[in-house]
Amino acid sequence: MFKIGDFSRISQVSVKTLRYYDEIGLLKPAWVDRFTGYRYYSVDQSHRLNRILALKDLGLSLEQVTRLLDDHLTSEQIRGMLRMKRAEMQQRVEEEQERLARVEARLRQIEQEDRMPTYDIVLKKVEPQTVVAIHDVIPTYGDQGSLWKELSVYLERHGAKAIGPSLTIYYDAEYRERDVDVEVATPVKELLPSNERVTIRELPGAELMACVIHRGSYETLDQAYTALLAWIEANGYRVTGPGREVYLRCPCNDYDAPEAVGYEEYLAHTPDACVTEVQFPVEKA
Amino acid sequence: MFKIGDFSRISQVSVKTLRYYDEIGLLKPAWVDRFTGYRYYSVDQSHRLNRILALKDLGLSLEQVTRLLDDHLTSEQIRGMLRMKRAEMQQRVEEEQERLARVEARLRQIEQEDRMPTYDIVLKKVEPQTVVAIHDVIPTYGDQGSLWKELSVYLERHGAKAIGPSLTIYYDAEYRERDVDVEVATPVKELLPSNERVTIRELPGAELMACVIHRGSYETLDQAYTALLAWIEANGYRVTGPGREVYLRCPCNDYDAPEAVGYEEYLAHTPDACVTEVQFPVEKA
DNA sequence: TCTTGACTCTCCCCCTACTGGAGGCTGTAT
DNA sequence: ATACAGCCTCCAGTAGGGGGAGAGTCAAGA
Repeated sequence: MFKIGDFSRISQVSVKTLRYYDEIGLLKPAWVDRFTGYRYYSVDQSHRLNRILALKDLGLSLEQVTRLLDDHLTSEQIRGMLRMKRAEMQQRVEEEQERLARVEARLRQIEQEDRMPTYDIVLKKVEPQTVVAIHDVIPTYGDQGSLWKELSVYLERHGAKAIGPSLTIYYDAEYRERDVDVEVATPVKELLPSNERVTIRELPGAELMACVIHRGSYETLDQAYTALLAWIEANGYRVTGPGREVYLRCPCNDYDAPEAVGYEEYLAHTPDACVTEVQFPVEKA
Repeated sequence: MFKIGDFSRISQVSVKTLRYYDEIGLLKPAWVDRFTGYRYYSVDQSHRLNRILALKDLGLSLEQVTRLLDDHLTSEQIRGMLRMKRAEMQQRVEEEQERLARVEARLRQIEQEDRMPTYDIVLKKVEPQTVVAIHDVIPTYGDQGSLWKELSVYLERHGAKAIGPSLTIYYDAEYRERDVDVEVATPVKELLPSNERVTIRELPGAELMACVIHRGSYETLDQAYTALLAWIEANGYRVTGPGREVYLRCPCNDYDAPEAVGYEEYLAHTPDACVTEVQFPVEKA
């Protein structure tokens, strides 16, 4: 019989850990003094402890180890557990490697530019949303104004309100100077009637959307596109659908106009009038 | 200005998380209503939030992200952080891959034997310890008795006591039937005088010791050796020194003889008289 | 027998990066 | 006016222990 300290030295497991394993019922001491509470361990228990450490080292949680040791699982069940664990671990290894690749890409980028990059790309999931939209081919990129005008007239006539930031979807596979195929859209709550110009529909979401936020004039929005597409390329993704521009703040829409107290002081030190998010749905290449 | 729920939808970050980031000072709302406590976020903050998500995705902790964003680090410091992170992650990937390999080895083993294996091998670190020892070449493996006798006579003469389980070290590079080169040793607290037979010395520790516990007669100890060496081979390690047998419980030594109450009842259902741990120092091959 | 110093006990808080829930305001739409 | 969604704070919990306080125990030396 060993006192906890001796058993700890023999088994190379900390006293704290042994007490914790006692507490969760994973390894009860062979005998506990009723009066002093002292734990006494037998050498036989180092066998169980070794098994515990070996299983833990395979990446199983202590609860799984407990079940494995105490529930007399069939070897088939054990195989199942280990196979699941293996699948999990393979995935984790892959994820870690991707993350590592991203760190390295970032590091290279910093070493080239000698500063933190201007754009931060993130992947997120985007939910589907109900929008009113006008889909049209317009002469140039800058001619969206009339479409927005049409849309706001429609909204006003139906007494509907935007429930989120408006956005534009670009359907052209590549950049075009002329005859741009665009859809302007504003999220609304309920379904309104369509007409020949304005459609109401559910804008599909995307499991993986690569996003970047651009602050400032639309003149320089191409930099955001460049950075975003470079990131997608560099990190092994592929664009799977039309890109979007989400107008988080724009001088020409009033979604962001608040009645909240303190807004003036906030505006006083806000730097850029326009904040736009560029999005592309992607998948692993 | 967005209320927390709207900002959450825009940025795809949960309300709980936003409140948490506020609490730890990572992302304070642009403005908080003094009377209602409502948080209001500006679109500009989605820029900072994006940066937070991007850095977090690189594997940095929130504290590191905070420092990176707020402490105006030089690009050299940032490079340093990322390089450290990269090294960490490379190591983690390697560890995960090794763990995965161990899971697969275990799985193969189970599928062959159709049951949990008998032996559990663990790696641990062993500290150096002070021992009294007799090093000699004996006719056969079974002739250690006289050495142990000598050692116990010596201990008794000097009034010294074992402070841990005794052990034998085998110096032969390969298994030999005859003329076995062994050292028997017992850990003691203080330094005693050496003589021509008995040496006092510090037994070196090992950073990595592959260990297995054998219960039962010494007749079947070879199975433990077989399992241990097979594991070392299968998991890509290499033996770097002499093996040891640690006698955790042995009918012929009295280290384990306790005066603790309840020992009789414990002995009544203890199965094996002998518990031995076989150890080999190893390193990554 | 007394003392001393090393162990041991329980109990509580701490870590990460959040999640969930209770109970109570607030804001908006009908 | 009322319903209901949204917001607030506070508390508890996660896995696997680590650190420490305060109090009780054990064994050896004087």
